[in-house]
Amino acid sequence: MHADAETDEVYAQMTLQPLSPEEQKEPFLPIELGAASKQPTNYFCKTLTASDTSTHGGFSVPRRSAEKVFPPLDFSLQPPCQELIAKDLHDNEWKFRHIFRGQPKRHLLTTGWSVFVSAKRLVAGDSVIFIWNDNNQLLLGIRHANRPQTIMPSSVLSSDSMHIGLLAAAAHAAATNSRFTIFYNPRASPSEFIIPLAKYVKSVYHTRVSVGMRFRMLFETEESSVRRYMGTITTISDLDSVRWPNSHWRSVKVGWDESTAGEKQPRVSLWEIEPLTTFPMYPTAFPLRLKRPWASGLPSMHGMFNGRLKNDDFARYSSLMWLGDGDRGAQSLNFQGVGASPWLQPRMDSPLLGLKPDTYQQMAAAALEEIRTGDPSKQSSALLQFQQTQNPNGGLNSVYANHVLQQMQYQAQQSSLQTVQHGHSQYSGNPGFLQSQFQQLHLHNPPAPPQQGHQVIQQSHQEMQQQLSSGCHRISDVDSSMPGSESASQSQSSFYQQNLLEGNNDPSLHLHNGFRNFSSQDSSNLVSLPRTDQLMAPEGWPSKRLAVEPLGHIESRSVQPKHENVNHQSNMSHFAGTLAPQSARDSSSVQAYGANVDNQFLSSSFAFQDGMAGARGGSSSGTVSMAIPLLRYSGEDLPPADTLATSSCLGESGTFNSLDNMCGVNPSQDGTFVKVCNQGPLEDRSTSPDSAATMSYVVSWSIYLASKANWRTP
Amino acid sequence: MHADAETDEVYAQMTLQPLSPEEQKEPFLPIELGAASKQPTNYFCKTLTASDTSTHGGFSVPRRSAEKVFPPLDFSLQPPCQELIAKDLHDNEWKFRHIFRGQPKRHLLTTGWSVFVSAKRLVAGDSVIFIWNDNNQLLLGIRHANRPQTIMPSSVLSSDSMHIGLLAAAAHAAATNSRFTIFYNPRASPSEFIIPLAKYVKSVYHTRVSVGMRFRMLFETEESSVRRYMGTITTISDLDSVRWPNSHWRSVKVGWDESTAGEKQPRVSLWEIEPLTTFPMYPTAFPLRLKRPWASGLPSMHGMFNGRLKNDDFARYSSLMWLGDGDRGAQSLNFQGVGASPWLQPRMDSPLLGLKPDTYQQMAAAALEEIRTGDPSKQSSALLQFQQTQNPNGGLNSVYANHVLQQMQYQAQQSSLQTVQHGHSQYSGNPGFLQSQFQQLHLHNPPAPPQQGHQVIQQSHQEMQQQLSSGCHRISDVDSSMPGSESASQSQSSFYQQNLLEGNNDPSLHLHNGFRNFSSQDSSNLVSLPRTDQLMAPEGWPSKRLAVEPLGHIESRSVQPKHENVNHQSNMSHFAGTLAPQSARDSSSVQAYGANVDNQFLSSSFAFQDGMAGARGGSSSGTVSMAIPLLRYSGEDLPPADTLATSSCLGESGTFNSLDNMCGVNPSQDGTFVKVCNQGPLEDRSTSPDSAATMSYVVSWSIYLASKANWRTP
DNA sequence: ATGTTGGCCAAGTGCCGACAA
DNA sequence: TTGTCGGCACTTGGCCAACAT
Repeated sequence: MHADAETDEVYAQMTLQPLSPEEQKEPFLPIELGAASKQPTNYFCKTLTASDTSTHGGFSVPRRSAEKVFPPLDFSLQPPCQELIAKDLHDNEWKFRHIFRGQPKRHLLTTGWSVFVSAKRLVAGDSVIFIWNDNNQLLLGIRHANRPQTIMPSSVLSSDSMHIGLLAAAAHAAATNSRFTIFYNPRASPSEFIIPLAKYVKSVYHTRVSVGMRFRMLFETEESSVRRYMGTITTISDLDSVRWPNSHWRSVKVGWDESTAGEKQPRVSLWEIEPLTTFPMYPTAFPLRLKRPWASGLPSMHGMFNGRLKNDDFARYSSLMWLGDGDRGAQSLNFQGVGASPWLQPRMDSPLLGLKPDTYQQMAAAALEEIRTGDPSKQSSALLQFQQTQNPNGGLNSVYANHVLQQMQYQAQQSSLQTVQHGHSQYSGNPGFLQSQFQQLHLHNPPAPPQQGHQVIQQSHQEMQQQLSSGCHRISDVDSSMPGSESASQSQSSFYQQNLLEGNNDPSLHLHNGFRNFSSQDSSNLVSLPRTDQLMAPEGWPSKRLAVEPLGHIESRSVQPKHENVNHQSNMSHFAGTLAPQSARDSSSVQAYGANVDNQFLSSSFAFQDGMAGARGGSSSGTVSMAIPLLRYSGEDLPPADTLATSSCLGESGTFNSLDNMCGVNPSQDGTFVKVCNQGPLEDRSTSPDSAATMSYVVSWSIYLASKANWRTP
Repeated sequence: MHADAETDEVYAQMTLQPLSPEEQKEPFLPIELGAASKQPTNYFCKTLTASDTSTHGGFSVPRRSAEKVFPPLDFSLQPPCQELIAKDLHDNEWKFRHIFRGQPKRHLLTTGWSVFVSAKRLVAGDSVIFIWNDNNQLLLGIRHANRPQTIMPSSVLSSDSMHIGLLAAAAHAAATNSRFTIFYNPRASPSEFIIPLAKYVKSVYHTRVSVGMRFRMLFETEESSVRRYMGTITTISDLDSVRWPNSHWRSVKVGWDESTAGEKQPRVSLWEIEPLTTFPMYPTAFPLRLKRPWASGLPSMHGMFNGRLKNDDFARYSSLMWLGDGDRGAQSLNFQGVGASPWLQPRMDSPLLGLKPDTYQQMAAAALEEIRTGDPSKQSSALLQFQQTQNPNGGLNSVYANHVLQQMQYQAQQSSLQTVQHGHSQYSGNPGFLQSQFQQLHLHNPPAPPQQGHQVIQQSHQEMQQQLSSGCHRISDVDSSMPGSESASQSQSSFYQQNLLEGNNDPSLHLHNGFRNFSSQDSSNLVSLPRTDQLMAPEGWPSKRLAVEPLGHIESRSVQPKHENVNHQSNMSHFAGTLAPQSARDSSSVQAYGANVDNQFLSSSFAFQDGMAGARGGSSSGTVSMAIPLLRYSGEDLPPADTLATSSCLGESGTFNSLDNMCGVNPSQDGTFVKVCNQGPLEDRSTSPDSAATMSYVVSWSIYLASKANWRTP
């Protein structure tokens, strides 16, 4: 998890990595998660007013928020004031003068505020969040309202080539059983294919569903509120038993209770629904449906992975995905804000709406085949030959890779992707940014020579009857002036482009527009929203340092080394000894807060955590959740996930202080870079917070493609 | 050609497109170019001082510069002052108060200057250029000193995947005979494989060389000055007659006169040298060496291409490549500033130094094969199978595509690229930017499972005896702590990374460091520099509008429609009638200036142009050069190419006013985007300035790879 | 010839309570 | 309770010539 150094926009880096033979024999199964979301309560979030961002004045702090989050003022002073020091995602410190004055009295941040506003380029409508964490640190995050923050630099590769290359890279990774890393920007480009691992595990392994079972599912309404819809499970079966046998993707056929059910999709995934009768099954939980290879073992505290799953990471991140979790058909593999790299998202978003799991695989297969044969109109014999020559390595991995390719091959054949003729593809004259906006509509490099005509990608899906072939027109042709290209997908693409360019981050608007655009024939793919009760929680906050910094009247004096690799166990006791309940400003509101390093402690020492939890009034539940109490959602403030995107910004273990330091400047000492690289998390997987963070998420793509090759998140 | 909206950094978008059958029969041969560079003389360039950029004061204009470039002041005023309006690359207008005051008197820009400084984020050391073009417009460009201007946004794809994808995209384009578009940033990542088409055409088609002929060649010295070296042509033969028969790349074996000849490479390309006896051969020029398919016809005013080659584009751009034309082994296919997308450059730059033409092909072949077989340790039988199945299209293009693949296959076999084992490849924990910096050292996705060991890429080249195998170590392993990986290539990579990150734009420093780093065994690849006499000229400036805007005391009133596609012929006469010699501010200094649209006029009406040229004092030569006079290099100012990067920012014909307008914001009207796209240059190739601009350059890669597939620049 | 500095005035920044929503 | 405004210091911006190099 990272945060853009320039805009503080959060994004995640995720790597799929093939399992080693041992890992294949000893499959990974994460520990139980209990309830999912653990969030800090000591925070407040405010959307900035014109006065807040004006150069004329300071920041008006809502009274309740100030009293809840900020250290108490010494009212013996006249006027009462103090200096607040808050850290942002990059560990930069910001100092503010906090004063209580005026008539009537109010809390204000004066000196220092304007510097922050200008540095973060905040304008009215943007939001800030102040969090008082359990380390007695004041954390500070921002959320830009909606302008495309990231400016598109000069493009590197044409979108055409980028797409081909992207798919080829994925296909290559699948074929060679090698790792594949992407960057995921949940704010700018949410994807329903990336779901929290905890959510997945809980639903797949710790929840028993059966035909006839009642469930509820949360949907986003146009007013950005949440509405529950009820339904009954009618069937549990593969979406496509041929192409993706034993996939959990939309394996649950459901019947909806209400009259609006017609708009809802008939198939949902396990993790989307909330069974009204659940069977928590620890300590020995049998997955409902066994799935190779994860299903070959009991869920146990696997040594290698124990402690690597960070609930708080999940919780924090899940709130980041608030926007993206909406089932609006955003199935982009990767990309980021529209201003940054809009290669993939709208393309895959719009025209292929509804072709959720298979789309990528299909495209990858197509790309692979095109690269291979040099002819989009494939020949199955060539595919077979290709397959036969692709597993010279032998061994288990190769077998799985072979399996992947078989799947891809089949997929390619099934999809009967045909490249007909291609019309004008003219974009050499547009500046890079705009061009990217358009070229994202291209799926394949147009074959030469240029001629009138269209490259039509036809995708046949046996279980999905949406009429999407017309929508796929636009995939391959960007020229709207061409006859016959005015298909529905164009408006869809435009919608997404528009929405992204406008920086619209209002989930209701996303959905709203989505409904408006697709209500006629595609709306059934849009109405499925994941449960949002957990998502309406603020994101957590990482502390890259272990220091417990005395602040205000806190007596704790514990200080940890800041720039060293810390022995977690030894520091554990230290930490436990010093962070006593009274060290918290308000013992009733202290929560085990989602600092990654801290959570390594937490998950390593339940005894301590139990004591911590017991000393608090937080709502804890389950084994791990005792250590990391659930969020008590107050409802006082806007859910930060809705107004603010802050997330963890993980560096190496104490090596990096901030992204700024790393990205900022002058690597005149190249040794530094090499060193940094050497300290990568893979060197010591069991202790790196990064690997833990990465592990906390499942690229659901892996459920459909990568898992067949025994990939896992490193 | 574009300019980054944020940093004004120039870059070019280049597309290789397969030739249509007709184009193959009727090969493209550009019109003769005469001498190459035509530059405006009415410009001045100044590196900003601390006072210039301080908020305290304005901009001190050197007296000679102000008198030469700015409109003359009315000295009857006290003090003499006027308002200057200058346009930047994005057609934004900047207003300055130009005053002549102080004791002693000096020219100053006061009001408006600080706004410009802050908007462009100029600091001391940056440079500005003011150009007075022949449309009586004041043009204004900036050149940031050296900081990495483009901030790396959140990465999109991992560098591993990016690399694979990039190569696969190229291979795919070759295989499918489809277009391939890249973005080229000559400032941040120069490439010796991208040379001006005019330069290429002139040397290949219009210059007769023979064995024994004397020539001179310009080299950059460490002090950034130019030195001529003399030599004699000893042999003219293919560099590798098997892999690239009839390639002009380094086809000339030479003997150097001086004692330092040992450091110079024994082979040069035609366009690098300057024969002391040339034979200009128009109107019917026979290329020295016939080359399919371009060589099958006489150089004639081919209707379709007539007027599409813009000399000024070439000239303008060639100066941009001042930095990159240095033969320092920078053979990156594409990428941009280090802060933006440092994926490819250092990787291809450093370790593969000296493997100029074949490197990319080789890598592409390797990537293609890896994708295909899923096993880096290839089997030739698989390759042959691959090849046999890859031409199902039939037809000429497929034949050529087949040819490309044959070449690639051969190349892959020749290179005997072996993937052994791979060690730790750990980078999942680093923030995107830094990570990219390191991952660029990776060439292939590391195969799984992680193990101790190295992936070694061995490349054997028959004609190049540099010991580079050790240097290639680092291609596949970024972990410097690994034993055996401390090879020379690391320091090379570090050098380039460092240089780029420092924003070093001093060509002498580039070369200087280059010599220092590679002098021992690789310096022979570094000392070959292209002729720089033409390059030491300022870049030209585009005018995206056809309007001749009256300014100052000019009487010309001609106004062209701004937002319409213009009939060039009809407007031609209009233009010719109004732009009389006296319309220029200073007739002696007026030059046919590099506005693309204007040059379409120019190349379409020599009669008019002759008149124009005749009315001026510019140094004209040849047919076209009469219309577009050569630059008279004054030597008064620093060559802007050295201190300033400005280039054309072409929109559609009068459709776009600025990149800002396009990239800025809110595409609430998606129709706008579609419309923009529809007006792409490919729709009307013969009239689009963009296609002309693109056409002005030959990606020399195409000489070795793409041209075999009958690609051309669209 | 031109880079830097101090003087000077104007404009903007920023803290304050008043006032109103 | 809190957003905005006028008042009022104080800082900064910015134009000028003097001075230095």
